[in-house]
This record gives sequence, C-alpha cells and structure tokens, in this order.
Amino acid sequence: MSNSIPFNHIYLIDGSGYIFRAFYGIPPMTRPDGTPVNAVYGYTNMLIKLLADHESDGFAVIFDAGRESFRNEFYPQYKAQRPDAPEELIPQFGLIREATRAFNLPSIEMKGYEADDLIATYAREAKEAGVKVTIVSSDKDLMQLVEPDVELLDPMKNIAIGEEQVLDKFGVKPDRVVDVQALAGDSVDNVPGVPGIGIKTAAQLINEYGDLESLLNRAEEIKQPKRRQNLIEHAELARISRRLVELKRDVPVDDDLSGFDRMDPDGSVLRAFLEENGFRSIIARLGETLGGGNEAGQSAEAEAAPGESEYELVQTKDALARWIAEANKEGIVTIDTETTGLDAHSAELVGVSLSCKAGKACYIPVGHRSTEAAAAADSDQGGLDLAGPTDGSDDTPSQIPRDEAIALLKPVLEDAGVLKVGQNIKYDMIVLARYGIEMAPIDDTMLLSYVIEGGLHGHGMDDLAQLHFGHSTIKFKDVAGSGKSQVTFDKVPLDKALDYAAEDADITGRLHRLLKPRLVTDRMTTVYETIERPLVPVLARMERTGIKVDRDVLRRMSNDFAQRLAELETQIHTLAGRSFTIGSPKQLGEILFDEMSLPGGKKGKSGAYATGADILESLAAQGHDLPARVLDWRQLAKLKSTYTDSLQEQINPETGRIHTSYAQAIASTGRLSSNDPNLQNIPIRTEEGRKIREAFVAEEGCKLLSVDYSQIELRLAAEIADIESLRQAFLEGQDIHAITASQVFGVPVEGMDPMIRRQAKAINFGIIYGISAFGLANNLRIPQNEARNYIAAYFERYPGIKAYMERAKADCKKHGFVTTLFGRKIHIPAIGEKNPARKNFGERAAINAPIQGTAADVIKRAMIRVPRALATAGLDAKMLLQVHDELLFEVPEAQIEETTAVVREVMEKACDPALKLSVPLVADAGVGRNWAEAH
DNA sequence: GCCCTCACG
DNA sequence: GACGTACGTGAGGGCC
Repeated sequence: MSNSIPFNHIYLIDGSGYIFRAFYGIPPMTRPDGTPVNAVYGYTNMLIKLLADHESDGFAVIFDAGRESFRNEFYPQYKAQRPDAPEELIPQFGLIREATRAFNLPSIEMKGYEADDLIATYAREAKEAGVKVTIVSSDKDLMQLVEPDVELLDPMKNIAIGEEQVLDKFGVKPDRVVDVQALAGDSVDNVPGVPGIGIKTAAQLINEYGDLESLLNRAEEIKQPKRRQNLIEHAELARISRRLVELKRDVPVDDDLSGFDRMDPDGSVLRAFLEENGFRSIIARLGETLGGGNEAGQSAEAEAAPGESEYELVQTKDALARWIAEANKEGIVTIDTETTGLDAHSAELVGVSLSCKAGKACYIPVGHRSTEAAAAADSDQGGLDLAGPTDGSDDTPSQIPRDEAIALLKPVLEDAGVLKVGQNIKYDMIVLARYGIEMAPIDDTMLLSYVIEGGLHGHGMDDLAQLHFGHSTIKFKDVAGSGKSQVTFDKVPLDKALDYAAEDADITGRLHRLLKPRLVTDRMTTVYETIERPLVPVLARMERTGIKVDRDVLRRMSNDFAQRLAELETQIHTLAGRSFTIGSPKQLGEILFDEMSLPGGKKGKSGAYATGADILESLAAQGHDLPARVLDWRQLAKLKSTYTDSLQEQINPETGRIHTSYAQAIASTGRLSSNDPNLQNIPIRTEEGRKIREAFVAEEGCKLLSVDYSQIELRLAAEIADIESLRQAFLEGQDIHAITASQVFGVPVEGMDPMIRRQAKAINFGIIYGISAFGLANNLRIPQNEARNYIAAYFERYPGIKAYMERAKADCKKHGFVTTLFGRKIHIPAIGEKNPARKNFGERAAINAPIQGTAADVIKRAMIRVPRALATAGLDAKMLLQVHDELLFEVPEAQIEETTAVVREVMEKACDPALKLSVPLVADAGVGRNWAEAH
C-alpha cells in the first residue's frame, strides 16, 4: 500500500494501436493546409471521451518508438512483412504526440521496445504499488496482462475485457495466453507458431498439458500423427514464438510511474492545438472548458456551456406573453412538451418548455398536480385518486390553466412566420394536435442529425448532447424516480420539472444552431428538405388516424391458441418424459441433446445448445416427434403473445383503433420502423398467422386498399448496378426470377423446373444482401461449393453486379459512407474494422444500403405526395400504414377505383422529376374488407 | 439488461 | 482451421 504514487487508478493508453485503427476507421479529412488529420481527429475525440467518462487519476499514453525492437535481434522476420505506413498517416504520428501533450498527458516511448512492453512494465509496477490499472487498447496481444485489478478497455467498442473475455477469445486464462499464441502463431506479426495449429487446437493442448514447455516435452504422447510430428519438429519455433509474443515486464524505463498523475490541460494550449488542426466542432463542443483566448474571433458568439443557464418557471399569463413575444420577434422557437406518458396518442399534456436563445429557456406547467412527494414516501396508497386533492389540502401548484395556456400558445405555434424547432417534434405535434394545435412549420434536430450522421450513432437527445457538447442531460429517472416509486411527470415538483424540461428545450436549440448549418456543408439539404422534413406531418397524421381492429377476431384466436397450446404442452411433456418450460431454449436444448441424445447438438458461444427453427426442422425431418411439436408450439405461442393477446391491449379505448408510432431516425438505411405496436411485422407467410390480418378492418362503408411496389429493390439493383439484361426483363414485364434462372443456368423459360426458379430467386435476393456462398448455401440448403458455383455463374452472366459490389465497397471504405440515388448518406463505420468478420459485415451492408435506402427514399417521396394528390382529386381516403414497400389506405367504398388510380400513379412516378429511372416502377393494388383480403 | 427466437420487408 | 456469415427492423420470454 505505502508508496509514493499519487493516484489510485491509472489508464495506460496504447497510442500506437489506436493510430492505425483510427486511420482506417475514420474517413479521410485534411486541415486547411492539406495535412491529413483523420487519425489525429479520432485520437483527440477518444482522449476527450476517456477523460470525460473515467474518473481515474492517473493517465499516460504509450507509443512504439520505431519499427525495430529487441525482438528483431533474435528473430529478424518479426513484423518484417508489414508494409510501410501509408503516406497520409506519416505526418499524423507526430501530430498525435502533439495532441497528447496538448492535453497535458505524458507521451511515453522508448527505443528498442514496443509500446506493449512499456505498458506491461508500468502495469506491473502499478499493480505492485496497489494501483488499479486499465489498459486502453484493442490489441489482443495485451490480453496476457489481464489479472485482478488489471483490465483491458477496448476504446472503439467501449467494452472492458477481463479474465472471462480472455477465456472466450483464447480458451485459456490470461497467464497461458502466450502459450496459446506461441503455438497458433500470428500471420499479421509474422509470429511463426507451429504449422497446423490454430487457437482452438492450441487452447485444447495447453489445457491438457498445462503449459507450453510440458507440452513440448511430452509431444510424443500426442495421438494425431501429423500434429505430433509438427510439434516435435517445430518445438524450437514454438519457443521462439513464445519469446516474440511474451511482453517484457521489466523494461528499464526512463519515466517514473509516479509522474503519471492526471493534470488538467491548459485551455489556451489545447485551444491552439485544436485551432491549428481545424477541429472546430471539438472547440465548439468543449466550449467554456477551453477558457478565454478567443483572439481568432471565429467563435465570437460562442454559446454559454450547457449547465450554465438561466431557466424561468412561467406561472402567469403575463410571463407567458413575454416568451411568446420573444418567439415572434426571433421568428424561431424551440419547443418541448412534457406529458404523463410515452405514448403520444394517449398521454396528457403536463407542461411546455420554450427557448429562443442559448442558455435561456422557460417551462410552462399546465397540468401539474399536488406533488405528493412527501405523501408517497410514507404510504404508497396507490389506488384511486378520488375527486381531486384529498384532505382538502389543495397544494396543486400555481400554474396557468391548461386551456388558457393552449389558447395563448396556439397562434404562435401555428404562425407560418415562426419556425418551431423540436427534438423528435412529431411527438409534440401529435400531443398538441389532440389539444387543437396544428403546429407548423417545423424543424427537427433528431432528423438533422439523422441525415447528416445516419449510421454513426443514435440520434436521441442524450446521445446528441453527449456527443456534441460533452453534456449529460438530466435523466428522466432523476426527476421522476424509477421502478415502483416512479411517478408521472404531472407529479414532479415544479422546481425539478423546470430544470429537466427547460434543459431539453435549451439543448435542442443548441443542437439546431450546430446542425442546421451542416446541412449545407455536408450537402444534405435536399434529403432533409424534400424527404425527411415534409414527411413528419404525414406520419403524424397517419399515426393519429390509426387502424381499426376487430377485437372479437383477436379474442377468438387467442382462445383457440390457448387451447391448442395446452394440448401441445401435454404432448411435449409426455414425449420428453418430464415437465419443463418449453419456452426456455436452455431447458429445451438439455432435453433434446442431453436427455434424449438427439444428434446435432451444437453449443453456441454462450454455452447453450442452439435450438432455432432450422435445427428443430431438421430433427423433425428425421422423424423425431418432439421437435416437430415444439415448432408448432412456438408458432402458436408467438402468434398469441406477440399478436392476438397484445394487439388487443393496444387498442386505444377512445378511438377503438390501434395507433403505432413510426421511428424516423432509427434504421441506418433510411427506412422507417414501427413500434408500440410494430405494425410492420404482422404475420403473412403462414396461413395460420395470416388470419391475424383479418382483424385489421375498414370502418363501416369503407374498404382497405393495399398498394405495394413490385420487386422494387431488384428493380433498383438493376438501375444502380446497371444490369442491362435485368433491366430489359423488367421493361418487358417478364418473370424476373425465371429469366435469371434461364440466363444463369442456361435453361429455357418454358416448362422450367420450379426448383430452378426458386434457386434463381434466392440468388437474386442474395445479390441485394451482399451475397456470400455461406449465406446462399444456408438459404437453399445446398453445399457451399454448389452455392459458390452459382454465384460465379451469376457474376459471369451479369458482370455489372460484381462491378457494383466492388464499387460500393471501395466507395464506402474511402468515404465511410455510401449514398442512395437521392443523395442520402448511409455511414457504415464497420467497413474500417480490422476484424475480418466485422469488416465483411460492413462490406455486405455497403452493398445493400444504397438499394434498400433508395427504395426507402422512393416510398417516402410517394407518401409525401399522396395526401395532396388525394385532396386535389377530391378523395377522402386515409393513409394508414407503411410497410416498407406497401401503403395501406382506408377508402370510402364509392371511391375505390379512383383512389387506386391516384395512389398507383403517385407511387409509380415517385422518382419524378428528381430522377429518371431506366427501369419502370410498378405498383400493384388489392382491396378488401380486411388486410388479409386486401394484400 | 442480455440472449434467443421469430414476426415482417 | 479460421473471425463468422446474407440486408434492415421490433417484441416477448427466459434468465441472471
């Protein structure tokens, strides 16, 4: 314990490891003088995040001092095959050390040793001095250092790596990691290892023999002849490998550990560094913490930092009038509503916050009730809240009556000359619409962020405040409590409500001033102004309309399912020989593979048997009864719990309809998603499930009209990848999968074997998803080799596809994003990953995103135009739902034909006039009393 | 709160 | 032998 170390917890940062990952992971960027700085930028951000998120009191950044280290003395090939650093990276090495010093952190390196050795040495010293150690690195070579009080933190993924994660990765405890690495080798670092042995085998051997030396000494005992021979022959190579991978923990370091205590940076030094490198967004974000020194003057009207703000509680009409006058004068106001719940369709308005300037915001309570905070503490008598305040103690807070506040706010909120800015403003629009306010025009910071940085991070207020201002917003839990003692916002005391609500409006305003100008610099104005922004009122209207649901249909199905589930349960338990929880994959796996010893038991990484539908199906096909029944049980259980039961609860008692919410800033590709409930995944593929659609019905005198795009993604693939023959087939209205089969497999379309067509269809889909032999093989249940041949044949027939795929990957790698035909950017940071699995994932996403994203743009454009087209034609149809390539309407029976024509026209022409496609878009329509009939 | 499974396009 | 596999979502139940 006793030591002269002035801290309790040290962060040792692997600077060199980070440089490379940042360089390849962050899109190229240069500062005004042309120097590339993307890795510097990433590194700077990482430091800020580390320093902000972690309270440790010791910090040091460690670098490699050069290419050569003592390891090359006994093994010259070590890391020798590595290519030279890319030209754009070279100037950044120095800048990153400069950045480190600008943050007032020690920058440590030593000739002849790698950063890892210095880290190992300091970690040992710290541990011996009783100091906790966190090593910040994503290099697996450092995993050998993990022990109690020494952990690894992956800065890109922000996950901690302890003994358990090491065991996962190497199959052994940290103290045996070097033995495993010595056997398995490492092609990246040119560590030879023993031929024919990978990590899995190495771990198995080490676990069996204890350690490397024992294994090599007893190599004769190995049963497999080839492996035995290799171990004997290459024993020396294994020993050398071990010396290569084992980190040196006793480097005679120059710098003393005790000097690594954390010191705050000098604001002006840091500012100078950030300015020199053109990191304006970081300067803006750090704001106040950089302190004075603003000579450059480029941020003359720098905003006060979040947290230093002046918030006003508005309790009188006079005060409210002042704020409204301010909004009118400025022509812009940020707004946020507080309600009693998350569901915009049923929550009641509790208060409104407004902000016109940074640091200034107000909160107008209109529906707060007696706080009950004190009362709730001693006796939580729950239950009914009988006629108003109990005990006659009327402690309802002083506030403007709701209806009067709404009457005052309505004119400014509907004033075309005053822009209303919100974060997810659709929510506020829906709430206010229920009180008679049709808010317009609007801007939404969530959507600004979505179009500018979609795919890079989430776009919730908390994410954005943290990201752009390094500010942690007050959490809802902090004002309303959590768990059992959570209260609705109307019961939150006014002072707390003010802090919380006014901050939201304030932060939203700050985000708007930061992000709106970036539309122009990032060339995203068109996507925002022609797609996302005009879509907001359209979605709000659809959500408010909702869809009528016949509760009796659902109730009858639920009852039927309950009965059949009970029967199945009995049968399954009988077959299993005992009772168990069928819904537990863990218990089911044990029954199937341990107790019944059925074949094919495979454990995943969590140690549980896999029991997915594909596995149960193959067992069922082998004639086993139990898995077949479990499949039936699962289908019914899913339909009952997710659909027939829960949809009944989702019917709004006031409207008798179900009102979903569309999330406009979730899906990276630009698609919408639907939640609470999700109406985009109502069953259709099985007959049993499809019946659920019969419960979605039209109002008396109306029918449901479903119009969906035919093969839109494949059409867009033909367009984007420029596949002439595919395009021709679409132009001629041919059976596209049959044509593909005919062209790839060389069989005539006439009298084609349906199996062949099915395979071609799977390939066509595969193309859209960024095909792989593994994926196609799995899908078609054919050997991987066969799948590989199909793909090769396809590429040969349609070389444009291959070219497109390569182009998409290269584009994405270069810029960090791909784009749709309408200019939407889809960032895919995974493309820069070193881990091949993650990188491959990124590549497939890069292939799919422009296609899926363009389709999303197309239907959004159609949705924006449909309401006006219907109004112009004098039609009363209501748009109810969107399901990616389908729009569902409720149409008066007398207007069906006309409405169908108008909607199809709008959908098929949705690209005009922005884009002239060389492939026709086709929309098919269906009509019925319910959704099953209409689709 | 995470994992597994499964519903959709 | 391998990093692990088709793209994009949301929801419910089990389990720690």
